[in-house]
Amino acid sequence: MPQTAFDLPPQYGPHDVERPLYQRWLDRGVFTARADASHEPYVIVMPPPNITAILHTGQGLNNVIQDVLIRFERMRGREALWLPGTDHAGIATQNVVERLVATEGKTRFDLGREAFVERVWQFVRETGSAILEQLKVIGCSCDWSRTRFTFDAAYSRAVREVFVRLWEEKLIYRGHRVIHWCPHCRTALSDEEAEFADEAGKLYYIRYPVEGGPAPFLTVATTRPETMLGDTAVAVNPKDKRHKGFIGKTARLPIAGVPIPIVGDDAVDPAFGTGFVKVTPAHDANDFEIGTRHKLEMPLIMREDGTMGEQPGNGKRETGRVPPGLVGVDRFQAREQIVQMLQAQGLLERVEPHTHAVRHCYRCDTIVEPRLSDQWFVKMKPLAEPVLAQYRQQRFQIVPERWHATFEHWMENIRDWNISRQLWWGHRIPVFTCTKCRHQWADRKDPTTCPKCGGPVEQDPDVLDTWFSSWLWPFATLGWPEQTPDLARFYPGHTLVTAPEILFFWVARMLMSGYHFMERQVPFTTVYLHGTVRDTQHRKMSKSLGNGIDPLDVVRLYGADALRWTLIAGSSLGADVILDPNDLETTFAPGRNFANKLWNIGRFILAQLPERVQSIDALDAARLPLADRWILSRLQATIRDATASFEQFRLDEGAKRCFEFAWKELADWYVEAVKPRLVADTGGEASLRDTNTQSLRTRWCRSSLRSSGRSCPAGRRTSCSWWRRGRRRAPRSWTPRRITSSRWCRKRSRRSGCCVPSTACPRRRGSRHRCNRRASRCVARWRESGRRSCGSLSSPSSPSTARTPAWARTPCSPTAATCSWRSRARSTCSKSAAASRAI
RNA sequence: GGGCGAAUAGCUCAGUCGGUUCAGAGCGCCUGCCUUACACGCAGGAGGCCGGGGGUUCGAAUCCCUCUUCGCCCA
Repeated sequence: MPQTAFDLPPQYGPHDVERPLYQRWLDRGVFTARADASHEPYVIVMPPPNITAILHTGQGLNNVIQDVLIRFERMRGREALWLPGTDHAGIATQNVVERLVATEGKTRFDLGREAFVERVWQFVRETGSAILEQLKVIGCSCDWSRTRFTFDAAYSRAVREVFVRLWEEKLIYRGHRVIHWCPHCRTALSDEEAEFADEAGKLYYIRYPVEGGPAPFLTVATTRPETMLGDTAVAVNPKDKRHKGFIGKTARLPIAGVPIPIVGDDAVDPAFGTGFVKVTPAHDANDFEIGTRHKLEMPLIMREDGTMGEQPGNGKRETGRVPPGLVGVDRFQAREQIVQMLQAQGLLERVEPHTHAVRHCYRCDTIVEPRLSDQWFVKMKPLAEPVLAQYRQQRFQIVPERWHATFEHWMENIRDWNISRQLWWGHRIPVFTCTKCRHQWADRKDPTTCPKCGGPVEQDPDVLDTWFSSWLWPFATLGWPEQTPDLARFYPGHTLVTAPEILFFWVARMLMSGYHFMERQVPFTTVYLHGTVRDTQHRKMSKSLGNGIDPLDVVRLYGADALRWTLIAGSSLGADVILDPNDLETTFAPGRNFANKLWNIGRFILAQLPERVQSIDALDAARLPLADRWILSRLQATIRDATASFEQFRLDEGAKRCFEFAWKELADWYVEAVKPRLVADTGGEASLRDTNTQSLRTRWCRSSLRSSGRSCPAGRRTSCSWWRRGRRRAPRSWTPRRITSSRWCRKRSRRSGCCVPSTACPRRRGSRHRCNRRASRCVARWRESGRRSCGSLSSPSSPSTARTPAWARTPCSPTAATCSWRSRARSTCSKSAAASRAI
């Protein structure tokens, strides 16, 4: 073995490598795509995280997948653009800042709209790029020069342009209907934003007196008795023979004391409850339909904050339906009170336990209240139909394929999109109304006077749904509506990587907007839906459950490559990734070990090579020894297999194939096979120092590390790049050590191998045997031993003693509180140190 | 209520067109190892009714039916 001097520690130290290496990548602009490059482009737009977000494992998975794909294509020579950015996240961000304001004892209404929005901007400026910085820590190779924000001035212009165009195409309209209302956020939500969750509720059977009917009472069943104050009818299916005589009669609404008609309607399910249904048109979407058909009154009996009370408006008077004692009472408290009142009046027939799905706000989890109101809607059918046709013509694909039916079903049954939000943080709806002549129009610029009569104008107070801006992401980020070189070059893109949860929120809508506004070109060819990160009980990782893993903790403990390897190797196509938050060692050590293996392959090669290495092209393959030809063939097979896997989005397979090659074939087999040649050092054809063989090794080492580099980019680069440039120097931050074959060096490196961190591992003192075992086990044995002093396990009775070399058996100084073989300050282990020096 | 998916080693998972390469990987476990890069390592080993039950087939982890359990999406 040559005694070449160069500095590489025996264990890969990600902290010494990752950050400087990433900085070097940035300095050289290797992530920056050029619009004028001749290479074929490959484009991924990053699903923009919320501006307030901090990195969690799910985003880690999402971004690592994108990074693997983008590095793969970049390595293949395509002009790869991975466009990053953030979303202004209307409700989420406003909630965060409202909570901040609340700590000062204020509400947003105390501040006023303008001051509050400025406060949000201030917050965004202070913390807004946190998550992007975290993506850098895990090695994401985004084109940071093109970072976008959905609230940037240029982007906002695109949002406004889209709104106005849709207005002009008459695809935006004002709808008067029951929508989902979050009383906490005090805004309307889209269908997608109101998520179902099963609730163990109750079904209340309530008697309504009937005037002149076939019976003195009818009984309705409801899960929301508080809404009865807004009932304007009782409906029954005309085909329901049990109740036929009731239709046309009048019931008297308890508590409110209002007479209401009993109507026949086919929409009533005779099988549910009693067959009688109370109709509350202003607080239930189905009842609204019934109310429209029967031209019923639609009184609101709840306020925007979820308390009881009428909100007549529009010139209407209060009907007195809400008794004074209930005005201002929270809806759920009112439910209890109303039930008690009914009970007191003998009108509560019975109560049954009833589990049903209740919609919750996707941002604050408050139970959503259906509420009649005026909102802006987008007509979706004309947008969805051509995209569905594109899908059926296979102009784009969804992987894994099993989402096919879900996607088609949603697209076929698409409903109009409520895009107005009663928030302050967001793109203000560019609809203007003349206060004089009531002319209403959408405008690309803020008008000062009415174009028709010159009267004063006022702008709609609401803002747009956040998704109304993010659905333009694939082209608004490239400069649209301007015809920029980026837009010409990088639209349409190729792969969209995201979680299935936002398939409808975002992906489907991007397809629609892309097709509609970008000359009938959908924004990507593949939608890759990956799985969810879960714990070992298969629960989604979440802050509230406390079962999350902080990716930055993983980077700190095991390195970014370990994180990336674990996520990629653990996620087969579209499947969930199961990680154990309670055992990071088991979860992430394999990735760390692989990075270390790559490191040591590089280290081994570097120790052999001269300053100059002959080109692989100059090799005469026919003259190579069998082992060399074998490993070359294996390398080619690996490249072929891994490429095929990556092309099919089977990233785990590709990564594992590279792992197999690097570890099993290259390190375990080939490296071991050439060691005898190294020892023989004959200088002949088969010699490891033969220039041909050196070239060969350079080739396979480079290639194997390059192929592994998609999942472990730092690990492979650190070794790979040096010998490519003929350099052999590690970063200065490393402790200089000579890589030699001396026993001293070997021992020293082995000492550092103990798995037990700074806590005292008994085995690393005396015998290092099996110190690679799990820390918990190691520590458990140490506790069993009941002894703490250094070297205590290496007593003559210890079975490991026989295997322990003399230098290691020597006990440490009894005065030493701890004995860290890993530590450079070995003075506390003076005897062992002396023994080492002697050897 | 409708749809989709999963069940393979102690754990987490691969297994793509039904047959060589099918009983696989990593971790864990057991035995041995201070082996000229790596103890974050090396060499070897144990461990399986491929969820249950039916079918199709010359042949099934793989295809079909059914049951059980779990998960997700939609209403």
